[in-house]
Amino acid sequence: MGATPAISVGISSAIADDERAHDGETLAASAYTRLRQDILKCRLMPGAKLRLEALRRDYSVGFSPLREALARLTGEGLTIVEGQRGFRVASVSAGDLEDIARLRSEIETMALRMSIEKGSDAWEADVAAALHHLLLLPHGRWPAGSPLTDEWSRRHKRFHDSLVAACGSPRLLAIREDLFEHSERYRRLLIEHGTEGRDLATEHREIANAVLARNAPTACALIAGHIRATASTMMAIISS
Amino acid sequence: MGATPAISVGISSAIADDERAHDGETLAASAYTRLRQDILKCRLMPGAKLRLEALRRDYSVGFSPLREALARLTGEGLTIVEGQRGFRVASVSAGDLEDIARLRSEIETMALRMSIEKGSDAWEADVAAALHHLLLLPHGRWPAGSPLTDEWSRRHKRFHDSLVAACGSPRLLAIREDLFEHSERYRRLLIEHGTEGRDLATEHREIANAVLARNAPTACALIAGHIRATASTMMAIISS
DNA sequence: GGCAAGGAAAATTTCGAAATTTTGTCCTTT
DNA sequence: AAAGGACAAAATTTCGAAATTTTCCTTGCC
Repeated sequence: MGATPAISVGISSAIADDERAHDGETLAASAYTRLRQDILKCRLMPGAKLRLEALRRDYSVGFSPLREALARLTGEGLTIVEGQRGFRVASVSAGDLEDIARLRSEIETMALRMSIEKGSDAWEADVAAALHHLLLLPHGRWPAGSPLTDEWSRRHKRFHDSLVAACGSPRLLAIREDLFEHSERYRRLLIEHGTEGRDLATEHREIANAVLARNAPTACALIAGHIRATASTMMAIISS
Repeated sequence: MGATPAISVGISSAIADDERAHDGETLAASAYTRLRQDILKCRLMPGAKLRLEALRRDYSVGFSPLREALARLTGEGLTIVEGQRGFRVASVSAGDLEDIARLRSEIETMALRMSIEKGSDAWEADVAAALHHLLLLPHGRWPAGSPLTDEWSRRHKRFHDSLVAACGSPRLLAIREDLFEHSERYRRLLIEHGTEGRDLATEHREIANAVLARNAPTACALIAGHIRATASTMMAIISS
């Protein structure tokens, strides 16, 4: 993926102290949240060396809370600590993307199977509601920065989260969320992922139908295909 | 599991600075490693409030590197940060143990299936070697602190690691390792887990045989049972 | 030209005091 | 008795200078 780019900081990292939650949140925690977002949204580029002096200025925080925030992100795999040489944003690779995609497919189907097995009526109602909510906003090719992009992503995520919400395994959901976010980092890195040739509404509708019919094998096959199609698009971009 | 116990620090946390690696390792990283071990070995008890002044003394490190180490452990789920109130060791619960055990079973069989599918001759040789090595040291009820306990555990882990080594998914192996360590924390918390009524050597031999025969369904069933039996023992202890 | 050594500048890490927050105790009010 | 307020002590978090390490540049040697 070419040379390590210089650190690039977006405007969200310059948010004033005023926006810090007033419920005991520390400067370190606040910086952590902001840094995390900037990494996940690729405003801090993969592989980039994190210059502490620059970050201290940009995030309006001292060295100690800054290091603390970065250390916490190291524990999450989003930064890499290089002893005596500071921190670096975790890098990306085609191999990792492939690993994530395959693993997401497995984890998602595992969680889905468990959910179908354990889900109550209320869970079904929630899935139906999330599908309905999603379909009310047809996927479109919106201009970069459009609020509709974020809104669609929110509804999309809500839909997928609802499918597995009844799996009964908090740890599995945490693993799933982690993989999702790392996958999103790739998607954002590769700009807008194309959905040409895909009928997303139909894909989502068919997934929901299989789930609500409690047909685990079909639902799992459909969700795995859904994930694979997205990853294929990204892999194609990386290869070119 | 009763009231939150007071912080208890074992001798390993008082290791002198001399033992810090001389390859650029920071004080923060050194403290992280030691703290991590102490949490995983339950020398720092689950749920315990981590008193920074005491830790600073016990681990011979200042507040900044100490907080940094603790933050990193927060990112790994081993500590919980409580805004303006410091850190706490992550707690344990019967529900979490159950979640981990079930998830470990699923993850292990997934990794095993992939390994069986992808494993080379060299991988098979490694599995055979690990089994042989393990069986050369029959499991016994050794006195606490006996080096044989650690040696057996090392060989045991080596055996299980070898089974899944060819799965080809670094992220899956990381998730698996994480779950294993969290599970080990429970095991250590519950003192020596009993293996009465179990013929561990036979269990290990049968698992290896199925794996080397490339019989994924059988191998997965056996490994899942192996994990379930261990978890059942722990669940029984928690219930009593 | 390539490599090694030395020194200055830049960057990173740590320290410990100051600033801030939380906790605990005592007293008053309802 | 329970709740609230005030205040001191204890604990936590942060700051920024000092200490330490790394990086970069220059010089000299082969």
